[in-house]
Amino acid sequence: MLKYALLGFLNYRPMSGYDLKQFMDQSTANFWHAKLSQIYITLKALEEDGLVTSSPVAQESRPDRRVYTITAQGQTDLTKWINTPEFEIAPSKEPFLLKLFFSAQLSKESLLAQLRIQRDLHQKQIDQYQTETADLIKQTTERAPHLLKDALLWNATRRSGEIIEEAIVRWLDETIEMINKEFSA
Amino acid sequence: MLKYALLGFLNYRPMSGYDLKQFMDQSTANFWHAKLSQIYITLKALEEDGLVTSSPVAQESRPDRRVYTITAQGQTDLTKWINTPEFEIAPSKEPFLLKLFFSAQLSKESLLAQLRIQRDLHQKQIDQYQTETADLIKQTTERAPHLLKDALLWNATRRSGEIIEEAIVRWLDETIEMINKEFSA
DNA sequence: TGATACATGTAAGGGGTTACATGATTTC
DNA sequence: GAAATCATGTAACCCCTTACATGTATCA
Repeated sequence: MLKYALLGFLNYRPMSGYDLKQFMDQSTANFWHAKLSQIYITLKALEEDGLVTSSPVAQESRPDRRVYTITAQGQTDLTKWINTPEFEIAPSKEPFLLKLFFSAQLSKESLLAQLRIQRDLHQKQIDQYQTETADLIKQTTERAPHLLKDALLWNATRRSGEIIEEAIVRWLDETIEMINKEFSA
Repeated sequence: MLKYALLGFLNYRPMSGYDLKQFMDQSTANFWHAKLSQIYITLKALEEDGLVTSSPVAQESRPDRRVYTITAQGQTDLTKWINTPEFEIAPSKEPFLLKLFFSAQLSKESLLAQLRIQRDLHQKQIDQYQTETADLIKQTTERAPHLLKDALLWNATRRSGEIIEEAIVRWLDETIEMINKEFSA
């Protein structure tokens, strides 16, 4: 899947592995992320498969960059993927829920403390979606008005994050209240 | 982390890898899952580390089972983990959001079709949380009343799923409406 | 002076999936 | 007669993380 994230970005314009990492960190990080080392490895594989080409670009007083460009074959592959609906919910792993599931031996106070930590974390995440993430999309659209259609979808993914995080905070509030009332000692 | 899922279940009672798989599939699957092959591998590692012990149990007309029991060291390790708060939100990977992010080239109808598929999937997930998952917790509590405290937490993880899935369905409805109104062609 | 940004890459190891192997019993 | 259930395990492979290596320029 990282493959398609990289092709998706390269379909906007050619760029280096380092650039791709920064774009991901700023836009898709909350639903798709990757380490630089893995990005370099995957780019190499994409080039071997003929989905991208690369060429080194010299720079003054900076290391050389290797700039990747999507090929026609790469675009075909990307379009095929975009046109294929997802028919299953991706199974997720949530360490906090796993821990909570087995936490009956915890004291009431420890349990509440852990729930409050989670509440803070998710509230901060909401704030980020509403400020930084929203601003970034706005700025990009102002600078590149031809990406208006794209921006609608970028904002839909942002809203997804915002709405889900709000639901999680509500759940944590409800759970804190429940523990307060019903959890003995 | 699978390590702690296994220790958590074995802390209720000794059981085999096969049993553990079934318990996971019925209870934690929505926030933690594993394949049988990986469970067997992890159990072996846990035994090498002295956190569980195992012994083969013969059966009539069924293959032998290897039953694992948590050790005192295993319980210490589990308790330590339960007492350690999670200070970060686990980064997730959501294939559908990644695809949506890059879907500006899709036709309006294809986009809407994909969103409707997702809506159906998540609505079914809500139903499952409200019926099967809720019933299972209820039944277990009736059969084992000493697990009432545990059941409060099991139900909290169930509610988490229910609330988040409801938020996702609301987001999909909102997004479908947005695409209908604002997405050209 | 030490950290951070820029820029690419390799090596080792962890965790996970898929496929394969075995073999009896039960269910459709 | 075929498929599913019970039951454990190995092998190959893939993806990912962490750590390491290299080297200049800028910023605090």
